[in-house]
Amino acid sequence: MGITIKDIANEANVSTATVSNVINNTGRVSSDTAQKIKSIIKKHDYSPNVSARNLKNKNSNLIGLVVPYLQKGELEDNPFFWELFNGVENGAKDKNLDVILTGMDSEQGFEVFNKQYLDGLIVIGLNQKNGLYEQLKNLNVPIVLMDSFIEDEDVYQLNNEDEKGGYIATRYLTNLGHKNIAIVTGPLDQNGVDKKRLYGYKKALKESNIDFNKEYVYEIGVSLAEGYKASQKLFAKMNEITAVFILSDIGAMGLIKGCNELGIKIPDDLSVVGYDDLYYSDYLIPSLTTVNQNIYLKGKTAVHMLFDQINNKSSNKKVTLPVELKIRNSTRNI
Amino acid sequence: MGITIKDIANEANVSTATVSNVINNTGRVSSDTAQKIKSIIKKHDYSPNVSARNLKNKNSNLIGLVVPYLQKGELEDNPFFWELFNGVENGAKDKNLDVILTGMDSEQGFEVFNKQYLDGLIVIGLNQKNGLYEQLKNLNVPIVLMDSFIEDEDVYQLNNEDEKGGYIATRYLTNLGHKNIAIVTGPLDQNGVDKKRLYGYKKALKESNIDFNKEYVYEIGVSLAEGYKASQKLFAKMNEITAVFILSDIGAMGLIKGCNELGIKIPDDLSVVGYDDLYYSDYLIPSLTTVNQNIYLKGKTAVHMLFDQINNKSSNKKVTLPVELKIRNSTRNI
DNA sequence: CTGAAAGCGCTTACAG
DNA sequence: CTGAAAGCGCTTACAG
Repeated sequence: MGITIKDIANEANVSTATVSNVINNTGRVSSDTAQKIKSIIKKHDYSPNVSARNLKNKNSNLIGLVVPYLQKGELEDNPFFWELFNGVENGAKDKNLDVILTGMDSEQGFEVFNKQYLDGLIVIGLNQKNGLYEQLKNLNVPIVLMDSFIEDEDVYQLNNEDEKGGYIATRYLTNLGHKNIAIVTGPLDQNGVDKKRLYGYKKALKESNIDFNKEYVYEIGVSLAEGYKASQKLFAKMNEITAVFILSDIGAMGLIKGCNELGIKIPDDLSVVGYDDLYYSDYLIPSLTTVNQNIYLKGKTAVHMLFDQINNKSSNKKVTLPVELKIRNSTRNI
Repeated sequence: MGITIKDIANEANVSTATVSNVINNTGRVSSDTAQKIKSIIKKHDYSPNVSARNLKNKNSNLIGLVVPYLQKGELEDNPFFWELFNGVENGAKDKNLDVILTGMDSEQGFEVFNKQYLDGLIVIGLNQKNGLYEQLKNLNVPIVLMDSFIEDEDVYQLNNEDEKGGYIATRYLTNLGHKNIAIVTGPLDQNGVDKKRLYGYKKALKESNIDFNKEYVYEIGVSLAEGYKASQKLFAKMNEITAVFILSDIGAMGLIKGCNELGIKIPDDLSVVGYDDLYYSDYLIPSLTTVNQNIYLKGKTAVHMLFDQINNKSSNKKVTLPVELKIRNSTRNI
């Protein structure tokens, strides 16, 4: 409020064009004039009106991070998103962008559909099924999909080596001598990360000549509460199962808690492997063996991809980030 | 890009003013005309250019949530902020605002100083000392301070009953028979929440005729890693101390982990009380007795206060939210 | 190197 | 009930 480019121009006895040129470092202004203008700008703590600038430049320097809603208006309780957001924030800072976070609702669609002024979107966990992708595409705004598996050559996609993640975790367990390994996943009807990880799981079993047992697949979700629930299901099979691979650390936390209440000792009675490697996974009791995906880096990378797209820089449209097994104390030799 | 209010006006054979009046529901348009215009808008999926609107209206519908940086560019690893942000998001949605998250750096000041286009700010944990508050005030933008203790009648402030929180937690421990109760806090040199909670702690001790022992105050911080470190300090005094009150749940998580490694059994050897009541505190092992502050509600309330301020609605400038003790299994009778 | 002027896409008195 | 016109605060060809 208050001071505008006009005021600065008046005080400096120049035109607004010249002031604008100084602000934008176009190099069209003599250094004397530029100096004078800069000092006046500083003196008044002037900064350009962003709306006016955006209107003219047809951009907003605002990007959206679209995360799934658990319930209407409630973001999922998973530190994963905070770490991701943190990475996105940091990447955005590099590029002078601001980040808006917005929820996604698989029924209502995206609030984001009313936010066409965003310069770009980073969308998590979008799958072909529900047609949301088509709607998104119609928005005609640069998009980076994360943890999504959309078959479209043109769209920018950032993933981790999810199949490998499933593989190395399971392989580690088979190497420890486990044969009856349960897996706890989210919905498998869509082509998401969990499905990929399940492939990896199957592949590792096969390599060890262990028959895939459908009954060991617990498709009950990987939230905190769902992990907890999973422990009760596992309890019924504790005469067979010696290890479980659950596809999120937050789920593993719930699972371990449930096991604790049921008297299932970890790793003595049951080895547990998680997925994500949250910043606190090392602090669980026992510390959690898990598949590390660098979430912070992931967020940052997504922004860089989006930025390149917005600015028509050529860059790789498909990026896959590595995963790595972190061996801790929730697993044991058998 | 592309379609503007002018296009809509042309197609409807009306002026842009009329279209604008329809969009903004001013009620100045006949319902016939309005209907026609609305259908054209819908047909083209038109939505007004936000920059143009903001320029005219002199607002942005964007607010900033300013959280402390742990390190340059790195938000603190505490689910607290995610829960808070979640509440803020939800409150913002009610008011048609978007939220930008930005870090605060006690040395560099705020990035936010370059973001004068924001309609308002919610700032966490600001204290008188470093002069940041004065700079913020000069921004001349509506502000709500959260968990801050600034002596200024005019500023909107949202707090919890921190002294009470410290009191009820400690009181609970003394009622269980504990006399030598350690407290783990963040920096006490500023007038922050930890100081208030410490007052409550002292008050409860006094009521039980327990002398305050300065050596039981561990001012080492309440992050995950700091809580872990605290366990080692406590270890040296395990012949005296029977309970510890640590001023965050994430810190408690670290502390419990450390105790576990040191062979300190909780609650058998040591009762632990946390603070915050994170969504997963019930899932720690043992489940954590803690002081609940409704973080989600807190975020939501902050937005409402900010909104009222932005719109010059009269509302209470000082709001204090209640706290409540959640008794779980990390504490025991002695 | 500098300035006059048009224009970005809206909203809002004002006139009719 | 509707429209012509000004103006929000910038940027950018264009002319000089």
